[in-house]
Amino acid sequence: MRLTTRGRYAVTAMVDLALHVEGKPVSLAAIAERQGLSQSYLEQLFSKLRKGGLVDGRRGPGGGYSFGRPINEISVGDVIAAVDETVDATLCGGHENCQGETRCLTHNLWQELSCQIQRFLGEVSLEQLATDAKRNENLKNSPEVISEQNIKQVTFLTECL
Amino acid sequence: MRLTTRGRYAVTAMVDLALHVEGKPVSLAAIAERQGLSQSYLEQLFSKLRKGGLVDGRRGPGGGYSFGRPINEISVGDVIAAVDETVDATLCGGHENCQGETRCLTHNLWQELSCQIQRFLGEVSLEQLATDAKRNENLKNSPEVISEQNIKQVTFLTECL
DNA sequence: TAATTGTTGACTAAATTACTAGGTTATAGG
DNA sequence: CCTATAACCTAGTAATTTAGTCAACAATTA
Repeated sequence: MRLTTRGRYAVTAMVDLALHVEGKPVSLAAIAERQGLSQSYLEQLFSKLRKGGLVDGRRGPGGGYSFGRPINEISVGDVIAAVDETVDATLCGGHENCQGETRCLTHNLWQELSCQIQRFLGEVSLEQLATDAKRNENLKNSPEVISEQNIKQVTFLTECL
Repeated sequence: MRLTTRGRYAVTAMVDLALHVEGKPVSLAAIAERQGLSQSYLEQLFSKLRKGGLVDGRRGPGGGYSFGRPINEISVGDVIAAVDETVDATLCGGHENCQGETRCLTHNLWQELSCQIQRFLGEVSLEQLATDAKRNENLKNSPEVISEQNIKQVTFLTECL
């Protein structure tokens, strides 16, 4: 499990996609300009996202990317895993070089921990993030409008400061 | 927030320390040998851990490292934050280059998310990990011995597969 | 005083990140 | 059919980070 700015780029782009797909696919050029990212770099990331089945690409004029499955079934963990592709079978993956039981012990320990993190990231969906983003935008325009169904999202964001 | 093998090194070393401090401090040479890590590299990591107040160094023969505070008050997040020191105020940290509201929007979004992750990592203590490690070791020697007070730890580990 | 251990700094090969450049396909609209 | 538009693919690359090595110095114990 790796967690760097590369993952952030991917998540940011995917949220932007979620905010702008409505029937028609969204081009990388549009995402790149809105988010101030490099288009070519995004192409590389989306290549991996596509291979992971998270998005579908459509060529030609009016083409772009759309989601490969419902956004409530795409987690942040999915996105990060897709662009990082760390198969990560580091050290004694059942092999030879596992001298000393302690070594294997703490190795397992970390494996469990990173598994927990992945589990956590797997519980936050793009839909959640997109909803939060929309809510924030609405707050800017009319701060007093907070619908009941958004209370949960508000809690999700504000409990962390 | 960054999460790489460097953090794993630090956590592994800290768990090893937790398993072997009993009155007397533990030398990096011992940790390095048991865990198969580079001693010089550990020196750099422990330099940061010391500056973060997580460990105390004691020179001379019989010297080594001990904890700066009780291990139930040291979280995995603390350890990773100490060695990674990513102040990470990337992009528009209230500054100029925040054109377009969307940019700032998703940026905030990610900030909240990484905050959540940090929160999660802050809830796993070294004491927990050390207890798990001991339990695993005991299981190897006598698999049938599972005390009641370890049931919780067992759940922590096994719910993730 | 000698051995031991932490502490610090400078340096480095290898890998990774975050790009750029330039090409090739596929496709919708005219 | 032509052309513009996009995805798609490959290669390269400067800057940064990782994961170390090496050497010197400082404190402390026997």
